[in-house]
Amino acid sequence: MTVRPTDTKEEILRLGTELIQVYGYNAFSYADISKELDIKNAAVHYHFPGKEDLLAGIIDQYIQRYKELGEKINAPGITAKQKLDVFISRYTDLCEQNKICIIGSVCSDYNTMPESVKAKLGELIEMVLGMVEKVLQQGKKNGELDFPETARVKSLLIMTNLAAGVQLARITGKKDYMAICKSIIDQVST
Amino acid sequence: MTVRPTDTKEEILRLGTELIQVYGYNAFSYADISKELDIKNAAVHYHFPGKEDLLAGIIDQYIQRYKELGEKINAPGITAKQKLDVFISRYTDLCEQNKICIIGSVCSDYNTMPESVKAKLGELIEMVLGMVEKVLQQGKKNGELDFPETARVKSLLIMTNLAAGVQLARITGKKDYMAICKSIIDQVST
DNA sequence: AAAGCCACTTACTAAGTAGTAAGTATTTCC
DNA sequence: GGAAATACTTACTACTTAGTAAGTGGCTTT
Repeated sequence: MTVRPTDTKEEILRLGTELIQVYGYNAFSYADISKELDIKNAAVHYHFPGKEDLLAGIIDQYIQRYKELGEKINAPGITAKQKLDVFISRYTDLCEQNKICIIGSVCSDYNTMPESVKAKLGELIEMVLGMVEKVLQQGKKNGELDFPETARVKSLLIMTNLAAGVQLARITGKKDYMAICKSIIDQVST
Repeated sequence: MTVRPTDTKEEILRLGTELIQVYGYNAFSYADISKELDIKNAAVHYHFPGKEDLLAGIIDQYIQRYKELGEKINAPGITAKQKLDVFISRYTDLCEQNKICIIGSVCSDYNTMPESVKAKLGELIEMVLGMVEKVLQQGKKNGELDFPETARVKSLLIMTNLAAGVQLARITGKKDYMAICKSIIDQVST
């Protein structure tokens, strides 16, 4: 009804995600967020008492988005190859913005994190791997895709190619990343 | 001749490397190093004036070690497959110690680093990729290995599998990493 | 219209951060 | 034996960090 005012909490989540993808979890502070959003750091603490709570919120949001993506690609008329493209394009988007996958970013700091966050990260990864696995399985079954590995292992191979691919792209440039993407497609093509 | 006293500088480099691999670059401080080595933080600053200098030193040491590895595996009588195993076992060692590859670790914080360090990282990566590429090329030439991609692209695929593989292993366990390693070998086997 | 909640701000603290200037003990060189 | 270099320690500073307690203004509910 009324024009919704800027949702501060949403903005914090959005900016926090970006900061993790661009600079890393332990490289940004609440001050970075409050300055950018022109609020006081106490306002950030109001929504997320500790930095761990913010990280948990960010991961939760990610899980939510992947759930939505999962429903979206379950729509009829989408080929397995197209579904795979959707996943790849998510990483390509990151690459284009000089960002890296949040899982890979947070992984460096994994051992500085509380168990609750570690568990959430595990949940997120299993979900993503599970979705890719399902797509690969379907594609293999209907003859659209082919590969010698099991769908689970192939999903591990593809996801590690993509995750480390965007990391590598920061240093050696996008060309290497693009070559990786092409190979991923080629490897599963019939 | 005389018993060499503990080389403080070497110890700092060793511990710094470990801290990056275990906790990440932006997650450790000079205090962590000085406490562990039972010296004062000023002693760390004496050897490495700034944290960037320490990181540069660590990467330099890594480059040096890979150069040595390069000479070692150029010895006669070593098959391409064995050479590839040497690379893989380096990552398997990391995985066993719950560490991650220094390149992957530093990559999250890449955008917080000075150009000098970025350049060194690029040098390190090109070197490692170049070595793997050479091994693959040789193996393909003498019929020991086979793969559809170019040696360069295959080295990208293998290195991203390994780098992100050890990251993943932190969260989902070593089983996934082992499956990745097995697939890497299978994919290039004739 | 009073009471209460929400989303903040004001104002602060304790601890940790990288970094430095000056001093000291020990060895090395001439 | 004196000078200089090496490898530190002592003692500190300026700054940033996450985090908090108390207050405020506006909106809603009763």
